[in-house]
Amino acid sequence: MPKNKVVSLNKLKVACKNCGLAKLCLPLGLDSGDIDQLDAIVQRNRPLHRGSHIFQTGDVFHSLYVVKTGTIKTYTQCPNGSEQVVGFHLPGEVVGLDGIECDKHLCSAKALETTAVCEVPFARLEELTSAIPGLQHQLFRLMSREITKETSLMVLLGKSTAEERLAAFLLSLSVRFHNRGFSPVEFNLSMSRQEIGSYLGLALETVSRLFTHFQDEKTLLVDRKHIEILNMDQLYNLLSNQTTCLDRLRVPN
Amino acid sequence: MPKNKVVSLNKLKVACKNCGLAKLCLPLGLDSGDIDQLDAIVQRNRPLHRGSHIFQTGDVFHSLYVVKTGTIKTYTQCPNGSEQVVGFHLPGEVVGLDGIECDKHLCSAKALETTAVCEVPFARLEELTSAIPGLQHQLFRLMSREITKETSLMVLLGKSTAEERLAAFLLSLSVRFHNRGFSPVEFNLSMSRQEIGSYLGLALETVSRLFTHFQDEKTLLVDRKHIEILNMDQLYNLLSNQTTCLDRLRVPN
DNA sequence: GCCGAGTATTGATCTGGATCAGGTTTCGCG
DNA sequence: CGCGAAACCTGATCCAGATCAATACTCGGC
Repeated sequence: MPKNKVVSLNKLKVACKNCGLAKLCLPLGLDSGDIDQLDAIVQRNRPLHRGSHIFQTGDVFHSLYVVKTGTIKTYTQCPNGSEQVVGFHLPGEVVGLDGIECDKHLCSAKALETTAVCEVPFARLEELTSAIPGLQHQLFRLMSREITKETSLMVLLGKSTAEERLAAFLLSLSVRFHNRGFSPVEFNLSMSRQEIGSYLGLALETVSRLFTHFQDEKTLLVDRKHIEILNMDQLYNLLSNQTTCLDRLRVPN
Repeated sequence: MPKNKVVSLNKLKVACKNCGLAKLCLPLGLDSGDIDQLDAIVQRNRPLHRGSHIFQTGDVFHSLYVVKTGTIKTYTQCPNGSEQVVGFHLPGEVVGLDGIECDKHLCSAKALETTAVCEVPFARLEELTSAIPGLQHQLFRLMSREITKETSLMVLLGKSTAEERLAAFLLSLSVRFHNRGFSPVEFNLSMSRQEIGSYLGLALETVSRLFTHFQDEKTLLVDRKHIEILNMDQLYNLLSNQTTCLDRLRVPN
């Protein structure tokens, strides 16, 4: 269906000011003129196929990337070959912040499905952030958010049971889908059980068993990668004696 | 000894350009004039006593804090009362970056010993970073470093054994002390076994047993809070099948 | 439409580290 | 200096989740 293709390509080229993700992204809080300036430095390349990389460990850092559609997984490689997932990035989320410190990427980023990203050359972004205080502030905010997100995950990995980890993971996805205009109770996982396990510090068998368990309890309806949350409160209850991150996980009504 | 007190107070008031920590801190890469501008907004208050807070969860965010001497612990409180340590901050390290995102601190920061900090009001810092590109870049770098540090810890908490975690913790301290001009093989821990355990996702009993174990193996010499590393290679070997963070843990010779 | 490799489920067993429990050392403080 | 509360160490037990193993499903490619 070539017509379909053209439509989706046009969507990819949408300017920041017309982009539905703008309120989650760098333009948040900017006026129209400032957004145009930002827009001028953003590069919108063709979508990545499933499995292809944005960058790999050791690559020279020169840009940040914002997911536009699809999902990006970031991961590191252990000397013994096994990989460790360090993040899943949904539309509107920034990838590549790890590279700023030493001008080299310290992890790899690959597409879990067909994925479009906006590339933001960092040197040019820094010029703009100097000139546009609101943009600078927003970038600081995004980086701060990254820090707090990772802190929450650290706490989760340090203290929680397998059940709590998976509940937190599903709620995090639910909230993020909701913020992006999708259903918070029904969605598709773009990652494998293996990858979820790696991210949560669990064996893939444990993840699989937990899905079965949640299904038995009527908390979830699981059909392979398709998830339906039947009992949201049940998931929240599992996190009720968890740390502060909870408020940020709650779907606003 | 009042004379001693005066001397140490004077030390605390040292300007950024005369501060031994400048190369680890915000002034890195700035010229003398720029440092003076930064210096002008830094507030140097009296040292904190052991146990007193810089800020607590929920406090309004208005400043970043750089540790000058001593140690700061950041932590969150679980609903059930138990606390979870999320970081230990040595001289030259920044505390409070978590607060930028929502103008509120999401964790608490308390002194583990008598500790001096430089307070940097964030609104004024943002004005300066707009005007001084090098300062802006350095702040981005510090935030990026915070992100990669937390990523490493996540990987550690997700995948490693208790022995590997403690080895990584000790090596991290060793490198950081070394970078600050102290011995990388002999130092005092300012935190309790309990706090180390909380940070590493282990029970305090496990931490205690591991210290004994490392001592039996002649890897460490432990006398309460005093640690001497007898066999550095042994510690590195424990992390040899760990992810990339290793190079950043290695003490340069 | 079928084949084969990846992916997921389910069961059986094993173990690292949590938890519980006791005793000892350290240290702040009156 | 001595008292009490922390902090620490050590031993015994237990269990959540890893690991091993076997089977079932799915889906992309020819």
